[in-house]
Amino acid sequence: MTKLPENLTIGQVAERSGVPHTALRFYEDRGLIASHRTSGNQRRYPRSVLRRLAFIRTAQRVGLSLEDVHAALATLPDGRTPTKADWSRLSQSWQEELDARIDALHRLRDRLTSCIGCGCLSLRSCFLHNFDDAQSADGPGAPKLKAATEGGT
Amino acid sequence: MTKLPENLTIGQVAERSGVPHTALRFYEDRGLIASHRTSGNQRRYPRSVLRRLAFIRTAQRVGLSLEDVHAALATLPDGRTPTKADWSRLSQSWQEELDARIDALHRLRDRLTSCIGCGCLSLRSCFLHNFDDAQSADGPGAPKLKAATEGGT
DNA sequence: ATCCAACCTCGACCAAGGTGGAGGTCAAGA
DNA sequence: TCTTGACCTCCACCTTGGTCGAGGTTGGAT
Repeated sequence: MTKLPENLTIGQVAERSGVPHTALRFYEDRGLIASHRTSGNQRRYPRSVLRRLAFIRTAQRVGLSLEDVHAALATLPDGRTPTKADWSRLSQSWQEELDARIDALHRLRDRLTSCIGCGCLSLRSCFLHNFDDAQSADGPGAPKLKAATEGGT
Repeated sequence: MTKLPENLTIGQVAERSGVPHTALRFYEDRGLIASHRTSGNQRRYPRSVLRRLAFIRTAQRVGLSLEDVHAALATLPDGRTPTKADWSRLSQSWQEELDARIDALHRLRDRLTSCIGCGCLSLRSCFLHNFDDAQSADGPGAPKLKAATEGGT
């Protein structure tokens, strides 16, 4: 088990994180990660970049944009331990968004599931025929698709 | 309450669905929706396209690609009532994917939440410092980021 | 019959999130 | 010292999911 140096090369980071080196430079351009340079202009990363990368990739997997991630990471200090206030800021700004996404996913999944079980093939209660309320759940301000049901089932 | 004609123009569909007419043509190119044409080559849509659009937009909101949606819709018959087998196919192909996404979201949210409450600012248990297991949850075949913790907390 | 908003196609362009190659430099082992 | 793989920058290109405008046609109301 070789001891990891504090300064990782881009190749080491790529290998250990599973993130291609091209993407690492791309993230650096976008300000998501940072490196310092050797006298010969090569990038060197602190080990903590691996944590950042894990965070970035996880956030991406759940559908957040790099800009979202950037905004969140920007609220966290780079050089010091995050304070409770730092976390609170990051968490609260995402909580609502994450909850909404979880909700939307549940609704979509449950609809598919219940449709299988409901014997609704009569077209009367089948989800594709009553799908519109997925929209109206967005609030009273967006009932556009409600109109589509006027003609009846 | 004006009775909706069976054949909607692209403008009517755009207005009622909230989907821009440019996107409607785009979706048609991609095979997600279909229309027939008047003798003058203008598109006419059946009302059912509104349901399809609601489905498409909802699936997109939860992060599925248009290709995913296309694949799913392709399994549903256009002209006839979907059978239980039709639904079963669509549902089962998505169930796993949706569950995985819900899971990933839960993990991300719960991490943020617990971090706020846990007083972990010592860097010992804070999620950014133990984030790696979000990756190892992918299975035993992908422990890449585990290596990063060698240097120890 | 005429008018004009709404429609048509096609191709350029946009943003996000990258990949790949050309041409040149660095650094560590033989 | 020399070699060679890893690194550097810059730029062109890719896919997804669209938007926009030019230039031309339709169709419903007057």
